[in-house]
Amino acid sequence: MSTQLLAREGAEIEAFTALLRAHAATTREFNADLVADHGLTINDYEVMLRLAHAPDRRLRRVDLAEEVFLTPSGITRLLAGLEHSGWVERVSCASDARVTYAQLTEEGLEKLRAAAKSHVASIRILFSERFSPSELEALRDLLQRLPLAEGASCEP
Amino acid sequence: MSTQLLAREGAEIEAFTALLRAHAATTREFNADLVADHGLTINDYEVMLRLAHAPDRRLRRVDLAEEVFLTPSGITRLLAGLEHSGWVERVSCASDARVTYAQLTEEGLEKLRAAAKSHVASIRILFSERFSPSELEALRDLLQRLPLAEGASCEP
DNA sequence: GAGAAAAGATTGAGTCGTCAAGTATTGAGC
DNA sequence: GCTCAATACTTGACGACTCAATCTTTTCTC
Repeated sequence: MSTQLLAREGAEIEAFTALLRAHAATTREFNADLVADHGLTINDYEVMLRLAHAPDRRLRRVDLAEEVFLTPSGITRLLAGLEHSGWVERVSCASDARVTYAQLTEEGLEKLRAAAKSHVASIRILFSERFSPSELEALRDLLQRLPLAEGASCEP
Repeated sequence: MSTQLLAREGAEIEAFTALLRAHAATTREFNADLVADHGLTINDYEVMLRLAHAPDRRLRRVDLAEEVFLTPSGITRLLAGLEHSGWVERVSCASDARVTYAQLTEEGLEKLRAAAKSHVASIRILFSERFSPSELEALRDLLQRLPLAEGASCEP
């Protein structure tokens, strides 16, 4: 009891610490692979994936930012790279001159497909080595509760 | 079936995506608070916490790096900041001139205590709002399986 | 015990993302 | 229909971290 200078215990803190470490470990690994094999960061990949699943393969930049938990300026800079490579195009909006869509190009979709192949396989291996199907589900469900309600804080 | 251009499904991928989002959301929040209230990043905090719990409140820089999942150069730079602020001191090792310890100063310990107060409270609130004690334990146990065996890959 | 490999740590260059401030456009109130 | 706040986005300055290269010291091998 006296050796403990500072409270580290507490299930909440332990869970959060585990989250930090799990993220650092997995992200570092996957990101390195993705960069080495395809020249994409994890965030590049996640952004392109969101676009691929969106109607017309395009999304407003703000919405994209929210989905991948980046700031608006972060999205601007990330997209600048993808636009430069030709994976994503800027499309202006007819009804609102303020918004610019980010649209995945055909080349971008091909790129994403190629990257997904190895990336998805790596994830599958790492996770299925460590968890049973039901544990996987439990982990996902628990983690999905964490993000703080997006854009919906109080509406009476 | 035809609307799905790319496989997103798969419990492994969903779990990993949830991990990314959970980390981004919580980290952003806690880090902002910590920086605003105490001028420390989450990593600063985690490093000081590890030191506080280590024998003599000191650790080799390599070991520290491993614990918080930073590269050696990352640790050098992070510690440079803490040394500059006086929270951490460099201590050279008598038996091996290559190693330098990072040692938490008395001021550093005080600083850490002050920061812990609000930081720990924030974490507790966020997590206990969302999880029961048994869920918290489950989450921690699942997450702790993820970091890829540290330094122990193959020893016959 | 001399030379080669390994281990601890730092540095330079570059990337990625943040915050704060700024521009432009839209829409609501009077 | 004019002002004023809110929204969408960009930019400049900066911070945190990475990789690759380097330096020093230790340890292994013969």
